[in-house]
Amino acid sequence: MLKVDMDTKVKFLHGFSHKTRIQILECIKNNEKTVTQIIEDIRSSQSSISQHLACLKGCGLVVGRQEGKYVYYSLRNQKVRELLTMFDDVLEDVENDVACCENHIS
Amino acid sequence: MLKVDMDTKVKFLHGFSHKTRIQILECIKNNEKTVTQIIEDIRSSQSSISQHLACLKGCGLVVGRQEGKYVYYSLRNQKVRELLTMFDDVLEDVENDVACCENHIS
DNA sequence: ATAACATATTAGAAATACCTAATGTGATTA
DNA sequence: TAATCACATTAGGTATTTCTAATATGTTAT
Repeated sequence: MLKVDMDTKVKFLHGFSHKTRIQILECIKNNEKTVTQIIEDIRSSQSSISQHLACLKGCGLVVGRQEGKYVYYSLRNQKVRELLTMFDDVLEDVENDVACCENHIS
Repeated sequence: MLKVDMDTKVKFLHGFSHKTRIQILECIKNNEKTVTQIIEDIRSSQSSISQHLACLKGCGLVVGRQEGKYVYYSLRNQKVRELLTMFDDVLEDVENDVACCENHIS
């Protein structure tokens, strides 16, 4: 197991730190989708979705492939998919305690 | 597999969205530590560490137990530990691409 | 009881992230 | 080639998060 650079890890995990981004990840978890499809699925603006997709790409979580005028986004690889599954797994356990806490850091 | 509430998931994942919090999690990954020990390990102020610990507790990632005047913090459970390990695992794969991306969403 | 230690909390300033609105770019269709 | 469609980018206002500095709380030792 190689040592992973901390700043890289911070950047990577930043990808999961916003509701819209999490929704995007779940939305494309099982099959790739175009930006338009993602916009339809998630209730948010084109610009916002596009910016979050750029973020997710930068974080290394998703990849996009262009096909004609469409861009198809999908999870980067199987491991990212497993990670998303694992979140649900861990959360089943944690759910009750998290639910009753209302504040972030401040 | 139960369905996990989205807002709960967002709150949970928020725990991983700051360098100091990630450092704390790694710092206590293998054994519980007092706040003072954590402060010594991570270069940050007492107040900041304490606030981040409260955040992590609220996110359901860590638990604290008081013993005399000390409070020992540790990961909530084995699954959270596995999650941290999995981050490293996924990152080995992603590292190069993340490293060459400099911006967050903006 | 007083002092010292460990930790938590608060308030407000500073930094960062996010959204909206507008514009830009590249591909396809007419 | 002009128009349209799909998507990306930018700028700047707004909201949220984080840090610092100060103070509070609870525990142990003197």
